[in-house]
Amino acid sequence: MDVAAIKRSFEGSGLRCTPQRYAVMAFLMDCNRHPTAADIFEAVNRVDPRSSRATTYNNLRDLVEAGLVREVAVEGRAARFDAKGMRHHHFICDRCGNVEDVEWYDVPRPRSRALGKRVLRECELIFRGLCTKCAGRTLSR
Amino acid sequence: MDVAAIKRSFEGSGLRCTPQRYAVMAFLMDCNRHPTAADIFEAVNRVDPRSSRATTYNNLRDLVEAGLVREVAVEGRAARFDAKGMRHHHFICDRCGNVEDVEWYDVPRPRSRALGKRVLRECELIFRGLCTKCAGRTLSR
DNA sequence: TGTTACATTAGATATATTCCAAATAGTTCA
DNA sequence: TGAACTATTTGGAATATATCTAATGTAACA
Repeated sequence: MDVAAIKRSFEGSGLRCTPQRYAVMAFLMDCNRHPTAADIFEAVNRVDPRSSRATTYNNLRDLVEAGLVREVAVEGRAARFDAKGMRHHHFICDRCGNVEDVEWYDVPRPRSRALGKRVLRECELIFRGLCTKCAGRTLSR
Repeated sequence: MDVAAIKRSFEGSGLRCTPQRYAVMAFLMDCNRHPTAADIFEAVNRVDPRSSRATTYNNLRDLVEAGLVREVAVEGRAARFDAKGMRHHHFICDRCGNVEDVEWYDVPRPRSRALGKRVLRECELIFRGLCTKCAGRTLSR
């Protein structure tokens, strides 16, 4: 995990590198799951309590706005976050709500006529179904 | 708006056709926006108050489970719903959170190796950026 | 016609997130 | 350096969204 790289990415976005903000980013970067804000809050404070709930949310908002972190909304559950490292798509489990990465591949864009005057920032592909764990559990009933 | 068609689709899913459930479905079907649960609750009760908040949520859940209605989660805002009529993709505005339909086109599925043992139910393509209204507003500053 | 499963209700409760106003820390530059 | 400015953090209150509960009502059908 590259301390300097995180600092640089913060500076590039006009964000100060505070201990709290750094902790959120560092946790997201070496976390291969897709934690909720509550997970992140807990993880950051596990070693030495030093970030409030509001700050965790503030920093997540800042990082999402800066384009360093992605937020994934899940129906009826808390939002999930991940550091935007390698590009990837998402798989969301119908049953347990877990979010998993799916290998990236290019998605054809819509015809420009279909978008009209809208300004397109990004395309996101979401797969839905049962994750490996839940699929196994369903079969065994 | 076809009363019999709605009744049939309910029966096909083992759902009773109650006045409250029917009202939710009918509203969604002739509504070209993507209302929130609160919008739906209000609309159903506008003429003659006759559905509680809990019932509205219950019915939305049932209809989503039956595959008749789609739920779209939006970051930091209430979920949106739409009747599954013609297939379409979704455009979500970064600024105002509105959800709009985008003309359907086929999306290539991931390689089966990338999915492993997961069971794929559907692929969903989400576009993000600024809607026509918000794009205009941004330029005029 | 009585039993059972399905639905509805109002209000309480749970969960997730944002707001607020005061305190703190970092930056700038005279 | 240090005054002035700006960004950040903080705990707790407030809000928004969604679900649960327990009582009651309604339809289906054996």
